[in-house]
Amino acid sequence: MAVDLEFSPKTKRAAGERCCEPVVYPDVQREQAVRMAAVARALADPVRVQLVDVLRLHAGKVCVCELVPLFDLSQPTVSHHLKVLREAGIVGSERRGLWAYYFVIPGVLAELAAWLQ
Amino acid sequence: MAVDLEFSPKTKRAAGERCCEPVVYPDVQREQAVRMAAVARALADPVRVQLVDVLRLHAGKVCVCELVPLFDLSQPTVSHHLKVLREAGIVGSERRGLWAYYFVIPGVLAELAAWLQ
DNA sequence: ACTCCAGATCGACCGCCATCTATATCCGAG
DNA sequence: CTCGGATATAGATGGCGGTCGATCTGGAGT
Repeated sequence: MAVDLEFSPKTKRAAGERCCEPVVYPDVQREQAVRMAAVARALADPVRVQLVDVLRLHAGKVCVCELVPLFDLSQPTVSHHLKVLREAGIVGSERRGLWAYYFVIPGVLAELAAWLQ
Repeated sequence: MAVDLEFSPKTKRAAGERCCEPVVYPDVQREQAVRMAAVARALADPVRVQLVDVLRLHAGKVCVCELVPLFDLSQPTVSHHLKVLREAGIVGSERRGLWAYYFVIPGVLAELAAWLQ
């Protein structure tokens, strides 16, 4: 990304004749944008937003068997959404006996939250 | 969503023998989750994150001809990303003569930002 | 050891998304 | 009114994502 650029190639406009202000650049760099986009993608589904919401309210105390009936979805689908959140680093899981408990990992959402402000 | 549920059907566990705390519910309702997920989906691409970032830094002063060379993408692709952001309500556009200027609509990101906190 | 159950994984299906090239639209200049 | 340049749209294509049913895994209780 972030190419050479002078101004639009094939343009006969001379320097100073730009359509707008001097050249602009993003403040966030490519890598940071990639990280934040990954977190945003993980939250790009209403089910996952609600999952994160539930887990934030009951951190470490919710097992999957209680999450599944909250949605009109099959158990494998809910499990899939939890996996997406886990792979994005947003939640973690712990197995206690038969059951699996999920919790929000604090701080992973922070970068995106800070940038959005 | 938010089904009846007693506890897991087919389970012989009696009341009180739940695997965890009493039934939990998300705090954000379905509609709110859908809205926030839509915003998140619009931000689920590094290019769009950087576009929003540039526009926030130079609100109303950036024309498309200046955005395109920031990325290794064709002009139609950048135009497509801007359209996605526009349809999500995150940015607006104004045509001045030959050029189109984009700007961030303040407040649309606010709901998501507030929830993330 | 056998069985049952919670949860994860697999494979398939289908729709959506990012990207490109080609083309259309729109506007200002001459 | 025609020409050229700046954006937008259209159409095609390849890949990713959400969902399901079926199956695998592993811990508990008998």
